Amino acid sequence: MRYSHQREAIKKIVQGTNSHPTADLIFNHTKKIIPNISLGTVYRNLKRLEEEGEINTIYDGNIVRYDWNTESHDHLKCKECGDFVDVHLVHEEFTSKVKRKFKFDVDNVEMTVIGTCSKHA
Amino acid sequence: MRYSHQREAIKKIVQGTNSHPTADLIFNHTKKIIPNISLGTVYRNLKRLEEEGEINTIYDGNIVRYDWNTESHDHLKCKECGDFVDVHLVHEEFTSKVKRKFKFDVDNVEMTVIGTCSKHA
DNA sequence: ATAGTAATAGGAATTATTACTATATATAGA
DNA sequence: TCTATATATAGTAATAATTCCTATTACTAT
Repeated sequence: MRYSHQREAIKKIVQGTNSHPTADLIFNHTKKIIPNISLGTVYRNLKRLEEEGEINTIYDGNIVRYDWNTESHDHLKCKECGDFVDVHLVHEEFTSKVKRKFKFDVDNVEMTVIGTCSKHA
Repeated sequence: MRYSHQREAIKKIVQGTNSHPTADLIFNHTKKIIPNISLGTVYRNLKRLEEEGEINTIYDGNIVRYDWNTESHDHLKCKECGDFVDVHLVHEEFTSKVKRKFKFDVDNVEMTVIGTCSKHA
């Protein structure tokens, strides 16, 4: 893959936040560095960065977000404040249990726990 | 909520299949019964049926699907054949563990396990 | 049967994403 | 360093999913 200024900027933005940005948000941030960047370039590069394993795509309901964290992990989503945070909940024993019980070979688990975080006790 | 022929038809279609249909698919099926039904009507009623607790909305990646099963449950998605099946994996002890560990009050857990089902051994 | 309210049809508007194409640029080799 | 060429980009058009708008239709209580 050929180097591109645009892809480097996009990568840095995703890797520099915990905010799980959307493509549109990444586009707006990248524009501050490369004002005439095109939205298509953002989408194309997000896809390629994901393919290269540099970033991760996550689904918050039907909203697509991007995450620097490429390790398998889960999310807690607070419906009060919208907070969407990374946690590690699904462990090895879970995937082996699924394999045993359903003869299902697990590649990946996508889990979002929706509820109320400690800020709203 | 006032009775409507259209909503009844939509409800029956969702409740009569295990295929986790999309809005578009439900629209096409409903058209066979009510040829001049409008897509907006399908979306509006799917949302209301969900609010009434008659059906469930599920997210398969960024694809929105509808499910007759309103009990809390999870999904196994086979990347070979596209099969998307209901399973019960997340139990009470899991939500209480999340509450204890993160002081996070769980309403709902959305989990999709992606992998290969037993048909492709 | 009629009035009043709620729901629908049909299409326009919106949002997210992908496709297309002419131009620009990274990079391998002379 | 310069050049050729393949690849990436900008800008725009196209597509897909969903929501919004409004005139019309249809329940339902009187």
